[in-house]
Amino acid sequence: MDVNARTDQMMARLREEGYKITPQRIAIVKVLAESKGHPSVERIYETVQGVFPTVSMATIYRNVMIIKALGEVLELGFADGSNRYDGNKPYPHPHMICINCKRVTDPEVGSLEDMTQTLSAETGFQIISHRLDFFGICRSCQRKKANFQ
Amino acid sequence: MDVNARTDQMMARLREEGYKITPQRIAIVKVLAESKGHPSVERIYETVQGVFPTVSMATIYRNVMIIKALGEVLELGFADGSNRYDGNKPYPHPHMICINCKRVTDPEVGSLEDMTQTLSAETGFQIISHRLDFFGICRSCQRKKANFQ
DNA sequence: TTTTCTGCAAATGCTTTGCATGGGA
DNA sequence: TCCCATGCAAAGCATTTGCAGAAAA
Repeated sequence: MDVNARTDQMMARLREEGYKITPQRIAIVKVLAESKGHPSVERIYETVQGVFPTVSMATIYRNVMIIKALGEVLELGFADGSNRYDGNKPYPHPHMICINCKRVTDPEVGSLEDMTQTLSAETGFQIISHRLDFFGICRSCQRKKANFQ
Repeated sequence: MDVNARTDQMMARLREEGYKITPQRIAIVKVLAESKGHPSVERIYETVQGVFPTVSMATIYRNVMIIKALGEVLELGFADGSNRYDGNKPYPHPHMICINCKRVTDPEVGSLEDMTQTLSAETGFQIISHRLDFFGICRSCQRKKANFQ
């Protein structure tokens, strides 16, 4: 989905829910609406800081939490606290994570519907959501490594 | 794999690597060798405490880290800090996680080899590992919920 | 005897919260 | 004008680290 359209969509949702439209909030939503980067809180902070130098981490955390509670952003939580966010495709989908540069990309793959169906039928587990991550070395990092050898 | 056999295997590995065999360490390994529960650090602590009342969290954390570094335990990290550990099957495999009781079980499913192959071929990403979690409500919790309605 | 390990307590570092001020509606 | 939102600073909290004594080899 187009970034601007997605931004408008998220802003409309916030307005609907009674949240006020502040410049900081708009800036945060804009960063989240771009899925490509799968930004971290730190990254969102740095980007917003470029426009509002006095913005605080608290504001970033509070807004990301609000938007997440509305289901408008997908949180990819990691145990080391390096969470990443996707506001462009806020529904479960596979990710490829480079363990070297930490880049997160969305591969083009079929969904896991077959496996989900099978699991539900066999175990009686009512599946609500899933998460599938592939860890490895991205093309770019493979090239860089080759240059050192 | 049998729990005792797996315990011996892990202990042997620790000995090989030059680690000393302490009673606390043995107790921790025993808890990890049982995959069924996918225990948390807290759970390991409580269990070991049953035998060594003065054991400290620091000892649990240090030992789990050592065993993890040896690749003898799979860490299922969660952003909220509620990490779970599997020392019986310390390699990537799908998990089913009940969002109600937090129970973690291993479903019987085929691996993701096909998808992994396809992704590697299409994107050039060198896949080293993966993680697949299904979130939902387990049978037991579905029954309990039914009782309240 | 030497070296590692443990338990305690303090430090760390990210995230959350309280509060007074500022800014939307 | 009325609240909600922000920024700052302090509080929280799970995890990690430093250190001295205890235990393994």
